[in-house]
Amino acid sequence: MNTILNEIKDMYFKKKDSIISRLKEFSEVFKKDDNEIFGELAFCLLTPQSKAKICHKSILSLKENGLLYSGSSEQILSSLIGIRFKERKSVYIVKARDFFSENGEIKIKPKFKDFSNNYEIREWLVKNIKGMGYKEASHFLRNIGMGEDIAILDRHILKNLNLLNIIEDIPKSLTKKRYFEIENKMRKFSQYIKIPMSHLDILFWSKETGEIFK
DNA sequence: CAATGCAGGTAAACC
DNA sequence: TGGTTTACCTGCATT
Repeated sequence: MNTILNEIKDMYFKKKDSIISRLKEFSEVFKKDDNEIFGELAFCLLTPQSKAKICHKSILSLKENGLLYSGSSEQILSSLIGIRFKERKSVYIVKARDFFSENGEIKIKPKFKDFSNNYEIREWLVKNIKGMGYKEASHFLRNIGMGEDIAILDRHILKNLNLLNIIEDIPKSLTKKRYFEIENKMRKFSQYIKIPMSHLDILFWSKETGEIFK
């Protein structure tokens, strides 16, 4: 009857191993130092409406030339080639760096201890990091291995949730309220189909793009 | 080849 | 007060 559902299950069966290994790579990131964690956060600040690979390259060069950790927004801007809204984003990166900095050092992981779960951390990020909404905060947490039971509601995911009739239509924009409504629906589906949320995310993403990146 | 439309969203303005 | 619209800006595919 529900052919799309069977298609998803079949695809999951085939890709499960690679999904698990990709998630393991993400969890390895959490063991890295706070400078590397900040690199992931900066990456997520760049990605809206921009290509992930280009953003990844920009972060790499910003790490190499050190500007990620000490550059002004103007200097960072010069490394953001091919990124949409780069003028704003260069400012967002510097603001985020200032927010996490203590005595000239970036501290991120130690601050996670103030919270009891990743939902609280996400709220804290959305509230304090300019340029970071629920989607990108979730993306960041997933990329450092803390994406358990949270949804990264981007267009690909929304499209698939819509195909599966989990949501009636694809919203033009996501308010906080709507984000939670859809995330809850996705969670229920995840429990019903017995595929973890984090696996579903990567599955839908690879289904749409043909690859597993980040 | 020029014009057009639209993207892995978010902040701020606007009722 | 809170949901909705608009500005941000540009590469790239489509026509």
